[in-house]
Amino acid sequence: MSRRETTKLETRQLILEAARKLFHTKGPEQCTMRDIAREAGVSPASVVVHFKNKTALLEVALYEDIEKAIAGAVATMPQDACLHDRLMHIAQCMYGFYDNDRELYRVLIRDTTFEKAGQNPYLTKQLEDYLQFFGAMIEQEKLLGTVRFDADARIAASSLFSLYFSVLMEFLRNPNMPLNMALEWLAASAHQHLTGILTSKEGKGK
Amino acid sequence: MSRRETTKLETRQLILEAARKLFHTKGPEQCTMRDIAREAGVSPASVVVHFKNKTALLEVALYEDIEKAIAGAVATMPQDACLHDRLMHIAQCMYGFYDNDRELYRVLIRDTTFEKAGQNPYLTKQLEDYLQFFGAMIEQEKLLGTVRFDADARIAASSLFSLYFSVLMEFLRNPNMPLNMALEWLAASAHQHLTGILTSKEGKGK
DNA sequence: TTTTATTATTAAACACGTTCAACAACAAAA
DNA sequence: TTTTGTTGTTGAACGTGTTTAATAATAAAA
Repeated sequence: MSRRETTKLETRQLILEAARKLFHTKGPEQCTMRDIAREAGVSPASVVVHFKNKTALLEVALYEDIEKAIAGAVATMPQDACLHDRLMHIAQCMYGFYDNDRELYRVLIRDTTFEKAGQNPYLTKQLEDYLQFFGAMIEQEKLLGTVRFDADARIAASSLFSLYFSVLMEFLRNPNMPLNMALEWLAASAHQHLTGILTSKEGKGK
Repeated sequence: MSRRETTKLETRQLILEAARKLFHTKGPEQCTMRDIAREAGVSPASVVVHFKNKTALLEVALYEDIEKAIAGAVATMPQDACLHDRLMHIAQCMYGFYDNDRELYRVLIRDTTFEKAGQNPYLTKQLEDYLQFFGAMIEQEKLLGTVRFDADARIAASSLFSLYFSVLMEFLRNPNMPLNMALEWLAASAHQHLTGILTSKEGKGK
């Protein structure tokens, strides 16, 4: 690697570290690109050269921590628990993680997941992997006989994620909402999705 | 009403009309507050005095049309159709409505629903009414015997709305996604939520 | 009527994210 | 080595949403 490339990587790292520090301490909307540049010891223009815009910087600065949180949640998942409990274990880990800095992750999610598709490559990939994992879990439950064979695992995975995501947003939007309330709400929603709400005759009829 | 109050209302209306026009023609991110002010024949500062910020102006400028779309969807809802089909009728009407200007409504929803709770009074109220309506619909189904008595109607309403909302966002984020694809996706998700995915023994066991 | 208080309006300024033209450090070619 | 090309960096500037201090028009009080 040439001298040019190494110094470029170094400044990139300087910016990333400065960004991570200020995003957490001052909040993502209170800290400016100029703040980050000053903290990193580079010019504001340099920040943009390296990260295209503030949202992209936010994404790159935070996605690794999220990835670790997911990995931790999956690693500690109780293998013998039922589908519902395993889902709730993941949710509990992730909500707990986001609870460390709700404002920060609210802004991150707002500025990424609601952009036009194609931006946010890191978080997009995370979501895809996540959904794939969920889908595989549900497929496996079919083999165990707990999930019906005619149920579409991909639809189930994306639906359960939708429920997870909606409650998460409500959780992040309301700083006073206790973590337990969010988890209970999600548990009720997920349970409903697993068991349905129609009476037997109606449910079977479809 | 004093002369002062009437002229104030007039300028407010001028701004609103200018905003509605430019939001639709130029797009919400392309048209600036200065553009709107010029179109309305007032100063940029005046726009802020009347609407606090651009997002609030966006919300006020658009929520009435959304309200009309909801009202139309509810009014044309087939009374004798099953719960699933009635939900899908509403979704079809609303997705079709948003399809008229996906970019505009994507920005609106991003800038409102992801803000801290308490902002966006208009859209918040709309959502509350919407959920109440859904909940009542589901309660009624209980009396008809199609929905189980032990199912929580409020959880069901918010869950079904979450599914509706998630698919809507994906629809608005992807300009190439056909309307039908979004509707089919939602139909599959909603059907799953109504009927569940667990096998009978598992589902009943809970 | 005259004086005082209120308020709708705005020009000018500010803060921020971002762009651009120029520079300087490095690499490649002669 | 000298010349030429490449590229990481930046100061200055731009466009935008928003704030602020001042103005002018109206209402209320004397």
